[in-house]
Amino acid sequence: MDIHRKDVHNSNTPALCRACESRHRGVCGALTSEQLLRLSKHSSRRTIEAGTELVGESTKVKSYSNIISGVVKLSKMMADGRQQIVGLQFAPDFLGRPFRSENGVSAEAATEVKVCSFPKAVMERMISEMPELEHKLLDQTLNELDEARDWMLTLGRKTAGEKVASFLLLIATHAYPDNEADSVEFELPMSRVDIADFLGLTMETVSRQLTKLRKDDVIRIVNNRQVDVPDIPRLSERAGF
Amino acid sequence: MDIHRKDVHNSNTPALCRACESRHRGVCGALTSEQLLRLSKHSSRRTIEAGTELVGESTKVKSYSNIISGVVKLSKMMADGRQQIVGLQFAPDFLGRPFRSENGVSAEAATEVKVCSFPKAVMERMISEMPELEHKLLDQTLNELDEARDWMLTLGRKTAGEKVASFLLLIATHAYPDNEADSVEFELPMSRVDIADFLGLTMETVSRQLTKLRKDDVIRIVNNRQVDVPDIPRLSERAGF
DNA sequence: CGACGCCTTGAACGATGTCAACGTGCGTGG
DNA sequence: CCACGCACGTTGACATCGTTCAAGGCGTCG
Repeated sequence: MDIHRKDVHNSNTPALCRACESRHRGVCGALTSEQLLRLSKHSSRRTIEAGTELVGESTKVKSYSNIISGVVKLSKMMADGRQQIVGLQFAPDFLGRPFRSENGVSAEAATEVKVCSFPKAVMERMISEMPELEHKLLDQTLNELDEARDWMLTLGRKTAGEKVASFLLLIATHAYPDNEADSVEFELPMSRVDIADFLGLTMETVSRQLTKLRKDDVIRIVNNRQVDVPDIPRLSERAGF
Repeated sequence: MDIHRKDVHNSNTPALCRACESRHRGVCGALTSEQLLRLSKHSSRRTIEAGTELVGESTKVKSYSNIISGVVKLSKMMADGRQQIVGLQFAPDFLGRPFRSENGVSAEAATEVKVCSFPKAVMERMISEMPELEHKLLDQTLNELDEARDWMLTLGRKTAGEKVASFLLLIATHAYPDNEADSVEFELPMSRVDIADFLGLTMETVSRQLTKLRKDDVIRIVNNRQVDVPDIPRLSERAGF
């Protein structure tokens, strides 16, 4: 937090960044005030409403972004329309596929999302000049790879009930990364259809499994989006742990 | 190839590396002769027979490796024994999870495998000193992430028939990365059980789908391991493309 | 109030899993 | 060299889980 205070009094830190929740998180955390200044010359903050497509599956990428708040879903679609969500991104994740013009996934705002974007070229030049930046990027990418592989186990080997429980657990941990208590309540960042697309199930099966968890008193469903988990370890068991 | 010729006459290039098929591929491709020399002081080449565990799921990593030849399978297991293969690695992939003591996956030789290993500490010091090395690592990690996400679509949304076809296609492309022709023949690097664990199916279902592809003349099964694909585009269709 | 989006519930169906028998190739020991 | 056992794969009959299709509930907005 000392660094943060310093920034406040450091006239070099761009105004845009000084108030930014992610100034010291994600890739920006690797930058000095001077570097930040350079990047911020070209960056812009935007608020994007839920449902907006940020990046198309086969569109050229022209900019990168940092997620300031909200949830972004990454998905892939087959020719006949079958869809699979292949990842969720939260603040302060970096959004975009470096060193490739094509993307391979489409990114869509699941909730309202705030991002800070900069042009591809500027970002790539800075990456090549700053090992620290690339290191951060590698670190995030390795984490995403770990998460993707965890999810492959879920997709390939878990039952519908375990899948739904795993999903709730995932959201709970990401919504409150350092929650120590045994209970949480949170808002689901997406619809039943999206959850189904994330779990490789149908909407109906997701719905049935949620009511099953509710009837077994593992969760409380306040309304369609709001969920209480009184006993996280019990939910963990249901997820196959 | 000029670089390679130079190496042959360059007494600085370690003998171990001079004859190495991966000298100019993978992470080693990022190194100069001098750097290679430094790394090779601590590296050792080993041949590992099929079925040997290289890294345990929760064991501390003490070394990293480059795959020289063969196929390594990465897998995760649930408490009750259900298993999911979450990735296959081929030469010249880098094996090991940098910047983490725990692994999260276990690595096992699917075929006979040749690797070149070096101690964790040496590798990590070199990474921190050489941006080029870290760049290569980021590049490979991004590729693995892309592949993991492709596979999530396969696991979550494809039918058993499409899954098996996708698997054959994956092996075909990795066994012959730059095959231009419409036909291939190759040896499957793993058993039916392993294939099932990769596809999130049972061995029986894999077997049935393979015979179905054979009866439909999409593939020829020479013996349990040897497969001919006379018409790759036709196999692609079966895979959902 | 009606229409619409989103979700839930029910009933029937179908794809994949389970369980068990059988086949095939291969190495080992008689 | 054969007989046997064993590992691996195939095939069949049946069970099960998740999907499909269809109806209905609930909240919101015009």
